[in-house]
Amino acid sequence: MPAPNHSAEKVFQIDRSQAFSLDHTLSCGQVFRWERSADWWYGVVGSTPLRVRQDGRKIRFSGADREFVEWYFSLDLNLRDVISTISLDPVVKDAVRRCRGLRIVRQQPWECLASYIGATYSNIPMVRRRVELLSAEFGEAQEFEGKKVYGFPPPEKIAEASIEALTCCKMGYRAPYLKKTAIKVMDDPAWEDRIQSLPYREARKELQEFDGIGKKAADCVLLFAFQKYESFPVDVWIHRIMQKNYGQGSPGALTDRGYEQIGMFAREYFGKYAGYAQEYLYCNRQSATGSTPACGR
DNA sequence: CTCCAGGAGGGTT
DNA sequence: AACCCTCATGGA
Repeated sequence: MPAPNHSAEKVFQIDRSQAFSLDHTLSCGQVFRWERSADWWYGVVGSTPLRVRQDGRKIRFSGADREFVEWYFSLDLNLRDVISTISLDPVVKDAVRRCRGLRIVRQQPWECLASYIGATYSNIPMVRRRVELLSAEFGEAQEFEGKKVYGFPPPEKIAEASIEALTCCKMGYRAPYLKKTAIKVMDDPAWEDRIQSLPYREARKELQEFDGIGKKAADCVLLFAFQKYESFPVDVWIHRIMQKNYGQGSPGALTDRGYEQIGMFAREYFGKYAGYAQEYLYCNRQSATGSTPACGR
């Protein structure tokens, strides 16, 4: 990972052959600490505050160096190739068309792990609130662009926090899960390298050893923090979409077997970039299900 | 009031 | 394995 480097506003051009949409990437629900204000997106990645804006092929940013920004937004990935392998039917094609340029970012593993503990049985605005509260309470305060911002708290800060303090951050019954997971992470600093080196299936099994991390959250962490693109997280929205359009999953509520079955189908059907198909389908969930969820922006 | 949201853990068959 | 049940929180 390139070291973040605070400096003045910078700019670079995205290659003409590469698709990228900052808006779709940051508003699709994969990240919780980005907010759009006028033409700028403000966010904190781990302990690094950033702001980014896109004007066509031009990316303007400050708070880090170019290498970090390109790495974070996965601009090294050939998105056109990915899209061509998953665009197999009108459903995905429509999702890709509506969410053109969406990329899966490279989240910080610990931040991603902790955030998705707070994402279970909840909705995106609530998750964003929880993560913000945790950061304000236990993260390091910094000054950025004239505003006070907070880094995501390192595992030590969460590990030594009281359950009451975590509950005050609206963690609810997840508070003890988060604390236990923070302690486990501190106890096992090699966890990131181990997960990264393991194949998808075993990596997911390892992640599920963390308290508060089940199949779905583990799949999200593998996809958003470890670039294991065969991961296919199934939440209630994806379940609905897969039932309606592909006849997959369990009728009614999502069962354990239904979850596995959808994942198997998706990996076989979409291939090794099944996770990208999932993100496009999720991003397009409102039109795919005929509902109007709170869409992150 | 009820129902739902990027589910997971624990217990009982 | 396959089903229960409960968990905290806010918005619609």
